[in-house]
Amino acid sequence: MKQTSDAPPSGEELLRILAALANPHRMRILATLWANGRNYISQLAREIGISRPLLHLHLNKLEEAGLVRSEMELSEDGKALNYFEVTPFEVLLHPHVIEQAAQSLPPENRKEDV
Amino acid sequence: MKQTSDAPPSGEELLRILAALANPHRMRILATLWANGRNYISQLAREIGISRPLLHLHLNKLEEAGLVRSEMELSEDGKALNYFEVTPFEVLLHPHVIEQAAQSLPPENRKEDV
DNA sequence: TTCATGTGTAAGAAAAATCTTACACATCGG
DNA sequence: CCGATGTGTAAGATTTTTCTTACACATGAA
Repeated sequence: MKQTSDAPPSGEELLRILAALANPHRMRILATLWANGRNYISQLAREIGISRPLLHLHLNKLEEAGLVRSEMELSEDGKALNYFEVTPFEVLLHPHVIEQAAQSLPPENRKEDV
Repeated sequence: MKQTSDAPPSGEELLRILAALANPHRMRILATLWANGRNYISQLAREIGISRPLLHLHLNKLEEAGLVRSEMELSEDGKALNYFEVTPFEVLLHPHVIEQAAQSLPPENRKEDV
């Protein structure tokens, strides 16, 4: 019944989450989905006021980070609509959390590695 | 005695913080400073294994986001050392926090604005 | 003076992220 | 069939971020 507190994210996971959130469009997208509930791409694009391909790209980044999830659904008139909704998340940003996450990062180019 | 819980960051603040943390080098820099305590640039560059100008650049980003602070200090032998240390921070990443932060973002290019 | 240490920053290359435009395909309804 | 709606994605321009290299300046010790 894992619910009370999420396991601390790995370095890569945390990086993906941070990069996904560190953009005004994606921030607004997530905020809109959270405030107004699930919605499909074309409609959401109109509401936010950005092009559909651009929204598509941003939603992909959010989904890869696990912050939203999508589901195909048939509308009454037979259109295939791709609905997105926020995946509830809760990540604490604290120096100690960063320290832990950094330990699982690949050992990066040291001077000796050359 | 503001200490118990920080005020929720504005959209711009949060964006700066997220962008600052969303980078493996800067994550490692912060982690090292937190684990080993304050240190000056040249020494930290050697420990982490990146060039000093590059570290300088990353430390600037971290400082602009308010995640580290710096202080000039004279060493025993008279060198001016720029010491950096982590500014303790605590930011909760949650859909509702994002929603609040997004409200203080500039109204971005709508289709109508053209 | 010269060398080793520290500081800072500017210029340009290189890489990554962002955004637009255009195309392709599907279904329903007139 | 055709137009309006939905889906996806690829190609290329543009912008931003990242990184290297090089320079300039300061101090203490040999």
